[in-house]
Amino acid sequence: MSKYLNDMNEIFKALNDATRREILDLLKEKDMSAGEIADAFNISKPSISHHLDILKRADLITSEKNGQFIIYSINTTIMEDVLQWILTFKQ
Amino acid sequence: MSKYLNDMNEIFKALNDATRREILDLLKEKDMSAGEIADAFNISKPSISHHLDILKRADLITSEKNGQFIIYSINTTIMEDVLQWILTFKQ
DNA sequence: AAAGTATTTAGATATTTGTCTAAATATTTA
DNA sequence: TAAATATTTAGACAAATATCTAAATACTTT
Repeated sequence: MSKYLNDMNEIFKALNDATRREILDLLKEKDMSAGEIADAFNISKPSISHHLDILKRADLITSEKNGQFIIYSINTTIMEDVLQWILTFKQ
Repeated sequence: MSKYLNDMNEIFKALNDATRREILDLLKEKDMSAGEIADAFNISKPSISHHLDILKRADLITSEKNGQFIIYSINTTIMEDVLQWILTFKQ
């Protein structure tokens, strides 16, 4: 668990888009290359690349170069920050 | 707990603003009138009214007229939806 | 080294968003 | 009922956002 909460602005900004939330849903199942992710949407590759960049800046995903591919993975530890934020509203 | 998840688009849209999240923080402590809420920010009353409208559309707050005042309250049951959404990412 | 594949960067554009001031509506008080 | 108070609605505008096409970069294969 993170000692200091990550920038909630960046996190909520990243989550405020249905396409980006769908990307997280995909990565929840398995790591995927940028191309594989783009193939799952009717959106251009540059647009998906931009969404991936926003998710990455929020630390919601990580990327690793593997040859000519870039493999994206979900970073669930950031979800813990959102969870903690929400729990401040319980009771 | 809600049987059907509320419109996550509206919820995340509402949460994607620092002022609106601060309003929720205020209402977490106690119910407040629109004017009291506005006084807590260096933002015009119409702008705060607009933020309250967005929070209300997301069901994150409720309002009740009391004479010439409109009293706003937090609706924490919607946070349960966000909680459930986040939990889909755990493990 | 040239061609092909994977991805991002750059630049443009239409839409959405947050803010403001001015005006309208609703309630209370003198 | 007129004046004061509380809040919202309307309309304008600048900034942010999501998208696109075209071009650039990086790696692999022949």
